[in-house]
Amino acid sequence: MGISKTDCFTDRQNALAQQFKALSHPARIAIVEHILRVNSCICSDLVEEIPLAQSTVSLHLRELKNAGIIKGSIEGNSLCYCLNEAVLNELREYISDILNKISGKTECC
Amino acid sequence: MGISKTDCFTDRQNALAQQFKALSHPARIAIVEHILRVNSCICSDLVEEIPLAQSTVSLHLRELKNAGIIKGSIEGNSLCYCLNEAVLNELREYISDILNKISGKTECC
DNA sequence: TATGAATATTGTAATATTGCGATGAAATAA
DNA sequence: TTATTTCATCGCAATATTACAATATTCATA
Repeated sequence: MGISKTDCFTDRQNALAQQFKALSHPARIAIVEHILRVNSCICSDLVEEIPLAQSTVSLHLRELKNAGIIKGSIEGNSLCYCLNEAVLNELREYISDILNKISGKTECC
Repeated sequence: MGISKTDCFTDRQNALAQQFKALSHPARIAIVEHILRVNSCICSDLVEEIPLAQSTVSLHLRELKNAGIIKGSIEGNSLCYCLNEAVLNELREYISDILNKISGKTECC
């Protein structure tokens, strides 16, 4: 059906899925890495960096922002995007927790 | 087009995107959490745990396995799935690296 | 060998995603 | 005021994802 049965899962599971989904496209990985690299977060030189149409880049940015991976603030005429430390930290903690729980156990596969 | 222009990005970016994509659905988050919880990785009581059809669960398991998030080994008649520490570790490191790089910098948004 | 249990695969349908070009909107500069 | 720049949104087309039921496969066991 192409529609996820989100009501079958917890809010937390749905939120995590959405955050990981934001990182599930190479263009969005590239955007994150570019923001990281340029330090200054004056954006959309992104459009020149990434070989996609401006409208497509804009869409990817929106998805990243919806998921909370990046934040954006208006900077006169342009928009300033930067990474959201808090959300990235949550994701790291989530994966860390999983790793901590399995680290003691014997591998079975 | 619905098709990602993967050739525009590095292999690493594409691989990371695929791994995050494996975690980008609440059912797959739920599967990972269930495997984590039951410790023993004798699976597909998963089908009873997760309110989706057996074929759908099977498909999600395949995606997780393709991305390397879980490993599966044949255990007589049934299949034993468990989490793949190595790949989860890579993902944690990737996010950690990002966080390390931004931790010193001044927030701009 | 035949049956059953556990998965995987296939076919089909609905919906989502990806991408582009064109168009809007909003602030700045000329 | 009139460009120009910067971004968002809309409409469209192509492809991918999600889901289920039905069927196939694979192995163990009766």
